[in-house]
Amino acid sequence: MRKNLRSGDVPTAAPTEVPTAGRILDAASALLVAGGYEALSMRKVAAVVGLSQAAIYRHFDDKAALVGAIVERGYGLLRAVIENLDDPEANPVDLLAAGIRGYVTFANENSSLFKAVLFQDIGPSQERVNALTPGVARQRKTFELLAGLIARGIAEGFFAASDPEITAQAVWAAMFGLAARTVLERGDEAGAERRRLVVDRQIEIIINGLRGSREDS
Amino acid sequence: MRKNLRSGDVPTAAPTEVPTAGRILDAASALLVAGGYEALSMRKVAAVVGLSQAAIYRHFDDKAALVGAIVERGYGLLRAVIENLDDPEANPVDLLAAGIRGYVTFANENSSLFKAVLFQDIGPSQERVNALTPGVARQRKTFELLAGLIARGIAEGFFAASDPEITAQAVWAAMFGLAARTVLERGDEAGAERRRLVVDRQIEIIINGLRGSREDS
DNA sequence: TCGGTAAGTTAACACTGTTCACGTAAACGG
DNA sequence: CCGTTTACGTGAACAGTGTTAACTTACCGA
Repeated sequence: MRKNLRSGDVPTAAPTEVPTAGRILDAASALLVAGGYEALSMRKVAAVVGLSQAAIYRHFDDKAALVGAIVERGYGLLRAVIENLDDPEANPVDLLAAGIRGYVTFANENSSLFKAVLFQDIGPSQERVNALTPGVARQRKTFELLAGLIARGIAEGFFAASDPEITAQAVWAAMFGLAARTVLERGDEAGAERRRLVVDRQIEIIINGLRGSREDS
Repeated sequence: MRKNLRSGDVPTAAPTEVPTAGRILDAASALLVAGGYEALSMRKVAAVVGLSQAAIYRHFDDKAALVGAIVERGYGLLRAVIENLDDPEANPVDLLAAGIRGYVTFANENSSLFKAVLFQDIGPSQERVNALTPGVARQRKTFELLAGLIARGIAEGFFAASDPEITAQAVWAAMFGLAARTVLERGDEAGAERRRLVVDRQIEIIINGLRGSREDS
């Protein structure tokens, strides 16, 4: 029962000064981006911020909690990228395509962050997974944006009828997999063009798939 | 330049006796399945097998190499599950649906193994990723099964024309994402039924999407 | 003024992956 | 037959890791 300061929510600080928790988060984030999860060590973070190792634990329960906070913040960034999915004027089909493309691009530009999202579910032992995964509150909001878009697409006749929540989850999974593969396989510079083709193709498949069953059974 | 005994290939042993490398692999695999990547420690492996810690390094370069061997073996198991995609009699559409379902089921039944596949690309530092990822030779074979199936589906008029390799990659990514999400989100027992629905829906979307563009543009 | 509490410290515990120097014991070539 | 090489195993150590306990400050409200 240490603290529940998992998200970036600082109790006492002058508004202009950067609070300690924020500085820790910045340093940890930088380390994570630079060298991945294993390069992020509590001691290094402490050294960068100028504190002793144990001080970190006054602000974050765990290494897992620290990574969780970084990821949470990452979802905030993602949301900013995805936010224009809300536009009720634009064509849902175009919006969806742009959204998927934006998601994949974001994952590639913030690849270490994205890997941390994966890692968060993998690194710590099984019990912790359940505690953390729903803890990423902003993910839910981002997801709801997608679900809303799909619901609208169905309502306006662009997509075939279906449960929007279920369909959104299926699309989200496909999108996620696409991002994961492009991030993980990035390395062979030659494959960059082919990866673009794969992204285009998957967007095509998804949109065609949502359009509907043509004379099914 | 220690050794290049990354895959399970033992030089000198009587055929009936279980070779040391194999026993190490078994013990490591069990630890990985039981408690995830972090629970797999070289010392524990050594203790289970009955060797000293350093002895492990006579058989595997690294922890990464050890995990790599486990993953390689996992792809062998997966291949056995997927192998009937080859059947040239069956309907490609049905085969594809069965394949996706089989993949997801496999991932859920061997979730720790599947997580290790993810982890392999995430855990070690960046440089190692490129060295390891293509090292998983069996993955390529499994993928080619899928690509072949899609090519046949196109040739027989079940799917719209497209580059089978690119399309297969897109489908693979979607499938991968689906498996990853169902594995990672597993924990709320209540969601089990909904996850099944999501799997069904994604199969529907993919197959509809492959069927083709209905009067596009 | 007196607590309580947030935030920091040092020191330690119990681990981790990995390497080094060393010892065998078997296998192979001359 | 002898010598050398090679595979396999050992104990000890190095340099880290996450995490905790006990202790010291400093502030803030009653």
